[in-house]
Amino acid sequence: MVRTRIAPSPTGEDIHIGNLYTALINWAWAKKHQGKFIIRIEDTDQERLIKGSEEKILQTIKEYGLNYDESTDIGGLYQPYRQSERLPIYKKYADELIKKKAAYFCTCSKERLLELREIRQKQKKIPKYDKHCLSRQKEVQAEIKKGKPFVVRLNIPEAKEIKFKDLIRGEVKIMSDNLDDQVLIKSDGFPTYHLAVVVDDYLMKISHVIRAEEWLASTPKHILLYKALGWPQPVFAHVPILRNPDRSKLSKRKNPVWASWYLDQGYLPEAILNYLALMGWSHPEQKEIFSLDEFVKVFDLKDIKSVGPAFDQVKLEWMNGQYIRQMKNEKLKIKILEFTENKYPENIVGKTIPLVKERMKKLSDYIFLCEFFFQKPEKYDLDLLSKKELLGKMRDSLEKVTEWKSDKIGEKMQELAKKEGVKTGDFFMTLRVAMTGKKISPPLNESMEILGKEECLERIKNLT
RNA sequence: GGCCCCAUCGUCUAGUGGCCUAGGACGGCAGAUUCUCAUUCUGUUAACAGCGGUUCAAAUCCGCUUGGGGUCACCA
Repeated sequence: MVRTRIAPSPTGEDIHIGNLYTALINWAWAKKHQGKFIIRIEDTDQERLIKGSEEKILQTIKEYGLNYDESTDIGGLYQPYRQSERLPIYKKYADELIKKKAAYFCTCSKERLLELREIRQKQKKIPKYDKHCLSRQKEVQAEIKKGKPFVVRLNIPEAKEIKFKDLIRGEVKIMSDNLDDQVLIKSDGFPTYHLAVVVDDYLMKISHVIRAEEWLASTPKHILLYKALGWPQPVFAHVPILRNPDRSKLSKRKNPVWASWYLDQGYLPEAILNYLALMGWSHPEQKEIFSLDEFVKVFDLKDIKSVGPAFDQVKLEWMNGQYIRQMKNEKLKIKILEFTENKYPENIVGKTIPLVKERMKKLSDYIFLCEFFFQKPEKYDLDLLSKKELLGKMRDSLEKVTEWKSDKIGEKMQELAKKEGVKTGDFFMTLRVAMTGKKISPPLNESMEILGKEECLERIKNLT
């Protein structure tokens, strides 16, 4: 049974788009194998906790349509799924590790640790703990009994080669001497990520640990833990980290990173997911646009490349435009209504869709393009004062249009332009700005038809 | 800096020793369509980081160099 998971920390205002990418891969892999996709909340850092973060993360994941099978809000066989509620479990395994001498107590002060690090750095050595407390465990335990704060550290063996297989990167090797005696239980009694992740992945029967490359370096520590506890290892797959255009790790300083931001901008979840799927992976038939179902079918973890791809918003926009154009008008109408929070009347929105569908890249473009349908222009892109005379003639002409249809309006206006000897381009630009306020608009005649004769005449009258 | 990962057009990528005078997509540029803006269509631009090997043959395999990234917390 394939069981995958993502383990977000509720320390941000929402799920990071990079985590959403990892979520997509995890989700797809589970779906592909009729497995389960789990969300576990890793809230072991009590200091950085942000209220409401967990709810927002789950909500966003749902909005993207990545349905999960087990989590804090829906429960599951292996609950609780919030690490802060699993403290006794971690304690139990920490004790076991200590008994097996794979871990030990440490009462070193922060000051000593800091000092140690500085010295090591000056010596150009790896700034790692010197195992000071390991040889004095009796003493340490006595100190603890007296109430001295303590942590539990992983006892990393010396000069041992640690190997593991990564589905995306192949075999990864590292010498244990490069590893620090990682803290497993903090002085506040909470586990660190390293302990919690191993314990939970094992207990929750996670078959594939698919996570970002930033975890690659700490995987050997996790391997050590699996071995010390006598547990079978899951399959590891470290997906690339999404990058800023300057190739650094995708960060909010240089790019919008919250997954809901893209939704708020009017990007469609399917389009974003489709774009994300193309990060480090390509469709076997070189297709660019494909459904989630199709992705699940043809996707394979081992085909993911290990290079960190740059997140390109321009291509995302293009893709979103493609999705909008492929969408049925009725569906697009609903999306726009939702996006604009039902501010605009449904029947008019419905009529405008054929006019703007090919002009939109994001749902938010609708507002820019169509606002004039719902309210009179307040300012004009062009100086219309000098055009009063022409506008007056347009008004008279339009008044004579008996059947208010786009083609009739067009004919009448063409006729007038010719009669007045005004270049059609200039002529219609004047009319366009008079009607919409803007130099850029949907097709004019059709727009005027939707606006209605009365409204059009009124708008033009105000200018003459 | 140590360790680990990586390296094809500006960007996302195809390519798994001969099909590669390196293909596609986005972007850019030029043109066609057009009353604006878009859409659509056509054309065009642009890359195997460098140097050594291995081989009859290398973008593809190996080594070194260079470059990029990640990681070195009682954060995840």
